[in-house]
Amino acid sequence: MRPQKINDEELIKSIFQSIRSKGFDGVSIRDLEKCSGLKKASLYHRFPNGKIEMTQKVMAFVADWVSQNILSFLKDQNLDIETRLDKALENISLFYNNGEYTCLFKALSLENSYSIFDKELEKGMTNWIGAWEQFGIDKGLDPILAKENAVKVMIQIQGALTVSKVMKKNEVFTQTLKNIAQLYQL
Amino acid sequence: MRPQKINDEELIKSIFQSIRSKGFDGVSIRDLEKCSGLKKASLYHRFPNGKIEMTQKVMAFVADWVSQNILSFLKDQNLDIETRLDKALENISLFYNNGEYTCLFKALSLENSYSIFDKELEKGMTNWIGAWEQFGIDKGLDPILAKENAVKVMIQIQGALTVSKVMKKNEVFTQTLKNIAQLYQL
DNA sequence: GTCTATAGCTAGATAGAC
DNA sequence: GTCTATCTAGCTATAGAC
Repeated sequence: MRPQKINDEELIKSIFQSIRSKGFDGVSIRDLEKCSGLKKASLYHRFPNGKIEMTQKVMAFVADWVSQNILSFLKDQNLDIETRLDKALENISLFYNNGEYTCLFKALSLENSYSIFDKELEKGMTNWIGAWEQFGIDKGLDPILAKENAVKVMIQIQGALTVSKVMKKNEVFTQTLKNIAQLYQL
Repeated sequence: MRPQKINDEELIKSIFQSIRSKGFDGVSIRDLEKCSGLKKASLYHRFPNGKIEMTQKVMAFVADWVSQNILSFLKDQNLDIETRLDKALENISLFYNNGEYTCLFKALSLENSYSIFDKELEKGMTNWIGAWEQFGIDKGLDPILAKENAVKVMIQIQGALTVSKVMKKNEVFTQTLKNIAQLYQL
């Protein structure tokens, strides 16, 4: 047993960055060798089921990170309501690097890979929407409106990522986060 | 010279459906053989520069269709303002099959293919935004607000496509189109 | 213009040395 | 645990017959 060149978390993080930017079909094992610093065979040693397993581990890591750093703030009834929103938006901005990074929902929802990952993607997005819904309710919104708003927020985040990428304007994303804040100011 | 099995427009349309759903990296020549009914060599005869040329021709076709069937209505000052919006939304719904189909902006904006197509994508999205902006101005909005709204509409369409796909709920897309209509009712 | 056949390459994946 | 070397399948692309 030689020493690990890179620990599990750092390995997953580097693979995550490649998958999110190139998508499942677009990323190759060669790409993952480069970004991780490990050779093919080492990657297969760490993830016996190959690219699919790597992607699943990435999804689990991301779900966990998002849950702990974004959704938990939205749902935390021990914090005051303003802080909950501020912290969540702050970490969303961090997570997407102000709109420069793409999202797994986008990178993994094209046809080829979709069928393999659709259950997990749906579950992940349901969690996002649920957290915004809870936040809306705690903000005093009617439950129906809270749910509608939650979906609208999700749509705005996803849309802003695509638009800011295509238009090469990160301001589109930052402005959208401000608009989301305003949505809950009223 | 044998007769064409499939004419240029039908050929492009079938290739379009494969590219939009699988993305540039996800679609293979084998996929395109199946969806078009032509063999590899015939596809290369029609598009000597291969998959890149096919994608470029698809983008040109789509830009043209969108311009004629969506953006032209938004901009047409000879129609009454309600009809302009109704017609545009109707054909958007048709174009995306009520949110079931994806969008080239999404399918082609992942890292690998992006650098090849980014100029065209940006140009295409600029046209969309410009048309909504013009519509907003003719609707009586302040030019600044008209521009802001135009970007918001683009974000909502793109976001709704991702969300409705991941959540497997076309209603998300149809509802979003209604929300866009409302945005201009006020 | 379409086809079969094939070239040449790169992909994902594995075997076995250290 | 990591590596070099290798396998096989699939990919893009081309040559040449009809």
